[in-house]
Amino acid sequence: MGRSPCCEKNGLKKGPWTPEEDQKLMDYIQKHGHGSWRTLPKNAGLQRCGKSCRLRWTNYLRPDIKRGRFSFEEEEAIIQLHSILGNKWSAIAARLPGRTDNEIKNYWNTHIRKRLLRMGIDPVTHSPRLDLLDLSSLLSSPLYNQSHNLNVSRFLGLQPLMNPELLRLATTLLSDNNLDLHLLQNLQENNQLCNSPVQTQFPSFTSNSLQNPIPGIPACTTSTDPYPPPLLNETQFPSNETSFSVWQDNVDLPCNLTDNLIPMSNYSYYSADQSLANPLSEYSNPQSTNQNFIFAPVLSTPSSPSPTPLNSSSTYINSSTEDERDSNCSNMLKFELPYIFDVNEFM
DNA sequence: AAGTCTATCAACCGCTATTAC
DNA sequence: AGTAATAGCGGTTGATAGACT
Repeated sequence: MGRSPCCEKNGLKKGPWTPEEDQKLMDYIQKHGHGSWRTLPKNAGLQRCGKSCRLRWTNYLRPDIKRGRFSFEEEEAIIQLHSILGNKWSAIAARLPGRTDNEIKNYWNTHIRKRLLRMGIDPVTHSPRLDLLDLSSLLSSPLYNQSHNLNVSRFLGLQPLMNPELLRLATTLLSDNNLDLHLLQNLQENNQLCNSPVQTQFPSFTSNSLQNPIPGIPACTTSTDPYPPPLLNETQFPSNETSFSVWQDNVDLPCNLTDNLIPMSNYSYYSADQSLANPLSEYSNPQSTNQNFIFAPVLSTPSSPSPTPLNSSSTYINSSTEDERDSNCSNMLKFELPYIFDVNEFM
């Protein structure tokens, strides 16, 4: 393994390709195929490394590459695929004919990611951002003052919306008797708070609503069962421990997995847990990754009244401004995976 | 008109996965 | 089975064009 020797500094040219170089590369590949990328530059008369040639060919010169602005259908597909695959750009590109992984990656980083952030959506988890919540007002509330043995997630009723890291931070801070509210206020000030669409788009819900968020949808279950058992009700929660061990250790699937699901609309769920939102992510704990479970909530549900097909053009008008795309984007996030996405392909 | 800022995207870097021996 | 070569991937950088002051 290790680095490819072709990347060594051996006088090979770097930087932008000239039309002459492009022509040489295209001519050679059309005649001989690319064969071994390592030997190609020498055979083609190019002062480039094989890696550079491969990149130029796959990202720019390949005849089947579609150039130009991404359509709404493509953008919709990217968002949907990214919610399942994470930053697996090549896997996403494989499902968008004519688009390269590099192009999709660039488009994501320069357009879609920014738009999601503006909407208060975490582009990594595709869930609302905790940093839009007001921590200091939370801490000054009477509920907090009643008990220091606070189960923060229960208190908030917002566990499904939370970033585990921030939950952990909040737990640590709240469990500290010397808690400095100023510290939290500073934390909050650094969190770019804004008027969030989250409140209306993703209303918080109680454990009761989570217990059976959609009639007819079975509750979740552990990794050995297709669905987990019903959630504990309020009185069943351990009184003097937080539920954050689920996030911290994450050795087994949380028993209350429905906490990780956000109903994104009246017919689909969304995972708030990064490891669930991005099941193929290398960061997800393999032990906690039950493939059957992970995709079940993300996929179409029986209660779905009107699936939105990937290629549907009726969903969005052909607007072109960023604001219009923002608006359309919020709809995209309420997606339901169309049947043409066979999730087994991603496994 | 000139300078500065911002957005875009082609290309590179460094790493892992796969293949060949 | 072990090692080296190669292919491929994802993150990042830097050049450049266009917008803005």
